[in-house]
Amino acid sequence: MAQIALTLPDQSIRQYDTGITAGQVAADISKSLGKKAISATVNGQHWDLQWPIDADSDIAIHTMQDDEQASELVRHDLAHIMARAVQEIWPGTKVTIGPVIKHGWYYDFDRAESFTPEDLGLIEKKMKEIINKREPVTTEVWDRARAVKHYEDNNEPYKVELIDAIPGDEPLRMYWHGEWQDLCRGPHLQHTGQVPGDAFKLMSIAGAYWRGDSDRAMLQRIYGVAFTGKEKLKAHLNMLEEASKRDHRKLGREMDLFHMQEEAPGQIFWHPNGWSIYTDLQDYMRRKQRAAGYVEVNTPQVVDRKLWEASGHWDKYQEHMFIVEVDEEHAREKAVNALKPMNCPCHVQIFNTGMKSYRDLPLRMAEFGSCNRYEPSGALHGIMRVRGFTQDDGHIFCREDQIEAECASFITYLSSVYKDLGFETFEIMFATRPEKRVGTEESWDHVETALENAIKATGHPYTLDEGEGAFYGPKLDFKLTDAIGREWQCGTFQVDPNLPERLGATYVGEDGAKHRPFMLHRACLGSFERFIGILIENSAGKLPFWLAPRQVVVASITSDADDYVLDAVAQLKAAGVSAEADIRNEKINYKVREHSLGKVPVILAVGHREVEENTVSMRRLGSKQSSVLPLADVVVDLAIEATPPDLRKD
RNA sequence: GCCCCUAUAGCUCAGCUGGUAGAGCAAUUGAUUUGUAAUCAAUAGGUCCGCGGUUCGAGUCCGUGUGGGGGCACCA
Repeated sequence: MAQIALTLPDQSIRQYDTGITAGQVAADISKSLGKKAISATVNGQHWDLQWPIDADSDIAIHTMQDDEQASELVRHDLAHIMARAVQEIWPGTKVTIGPVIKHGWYYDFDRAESFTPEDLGLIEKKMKEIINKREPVTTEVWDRARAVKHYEDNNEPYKVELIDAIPGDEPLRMYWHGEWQDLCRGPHLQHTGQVPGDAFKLMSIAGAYWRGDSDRAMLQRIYGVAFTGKEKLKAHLNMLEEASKRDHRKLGREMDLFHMQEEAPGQIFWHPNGWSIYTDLQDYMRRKQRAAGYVEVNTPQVVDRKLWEASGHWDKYQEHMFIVEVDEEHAREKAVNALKPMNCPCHVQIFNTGMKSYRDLPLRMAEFGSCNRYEPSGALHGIMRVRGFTQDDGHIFCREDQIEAECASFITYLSSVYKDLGFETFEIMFATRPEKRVGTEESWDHVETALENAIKATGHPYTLDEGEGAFYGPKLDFKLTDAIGREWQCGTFQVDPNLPERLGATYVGEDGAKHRPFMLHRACLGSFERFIGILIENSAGKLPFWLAPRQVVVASITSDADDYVLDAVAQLKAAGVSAEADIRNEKINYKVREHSLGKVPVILAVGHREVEENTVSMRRLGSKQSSVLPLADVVVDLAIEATPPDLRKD
């Protein structure tokens, strides 16, 4: 069990198990000391505590218990301190809300003038002054009328709005940081001096809508990060720097994978290196889904609006579709088409051809479906969020009693793909019936149970996301975690009885009557574009060997080795390895540097010795050492490494 | 789409308060035959994102459009 170490004024240290209450600590210390103040050390961080510790207050215990809770309190107090600083520097600025978030906090302000990056420094300085004042944080419970009047008098309309939204019976707590006061649930520290003044940083200014409502005016949000100690802040800033180093946009340029340009915003020009990754990944997925019992199809890019009207997408997503109008001379009216924003309705068209029998189900239909969506300009982000992309899309047409088995086998399939691509862990979010929904309760019960049983059968842990399903059915979302701890939602599995209904899909059952199939929407990567972005960032460009576009460079040390180099490259190529020769008249240092920066996983250097001994000097990306090995062995080993994981014999 | 920031050579950036552009790397050419992250030298390279405006004069100031970045909203 973790220990809390309290340093008493006489410098003696007293240990307690975590989980002890403030009251017990108070009783214990008062017995032996009866002093007015103590301080606590939590994970090496020093804390002052006021005495006596209020037995009903969880604050003191929080500060002592663990770093996570301590961080939360620090962040929460900093939100208040920042708001106070801003109002002191720019009186008349209206405050709104300032919650704690991962690694820090933000606070939204309403002010006519824009904050500038220089202002952040001013605010930080003022915050440190407030911290140094060590003013007490106190709380009062106000009644509604008093609070509303107070905020009306002080011209703080957002606070009045907040109070209006709080249920009538909830007490309104006011927290005071010295002279400055804010409506808040708490808890807080005892005085501002408990905030470590050297472990926070204001990060950025951004626009944000009041309560996330895009119909309301925009506020100015200031983000900050904070920790319980200086070193933790430093570690966090280092992590951010590491993340920016592996930004796929930067690596995409350095590795010559792709580019984007003004004439096609949100669309990708894939260069040979990038397209090599793309096609390798696609080949892999094609083999995997074939093995999982899918048939592959392909459907049109330009489809008449009638189909989108029938599917319901025209109504809802027209604004986000690329519309193609064609003026045909002899036609009565213009033909209005849309570039396919999704594949589902097209797959139903294929299902609808001919007569389907219950024997045909489950019918698993897959397409590497190229889609175009006119995404809002502000949503675009590198190759992660684009306007033209290709899904590893698939739809399973089946009966209700087949859903469970299909779901279970999809989870197995997805685990295997993620594992092959270097992601060992992923999380399942199970989204259940929302408030606004169609279909009978009985049917929802059945389908939700089917999904839940399927997850349980795979033994994979999951998180319930209650009420977050689609209006027509529940869904699973799959989130994977990358090398620096970021989460990405990629896979999805959705149960849909609605679209088959709208588009009139039927099959003939054992009873000879027509029945409505269920449609299961599923994707594993999500889109190739986004997934490749994630792969690049996850690996910091050091892709798994089999996916690396340039796997091996054979570099000569002197020109005497040129023939040997060319021969080695030919042997590697014949063995299925992507190899290039570098026989330029340059120093080996130069070549090593250049290919290392280009993230080539293996460099084989060849000089006199290697030519004579029929070896190569092999150097792996990121390694400082090289090892001399027989060429023939290296060719065999690299050929195995170049084989996609699903094709390996081992 | 909204708020803020931003756009100078292939890349990273400099160009103070307005006086028609500069560095490093990359590229090209030449020399160098080199032992595991930068050999030396020379050369070439720019409608300073587009369009308007202010001014004797705009890379620089103003407006506007477009692209990009950080967020918000969106993500079938």
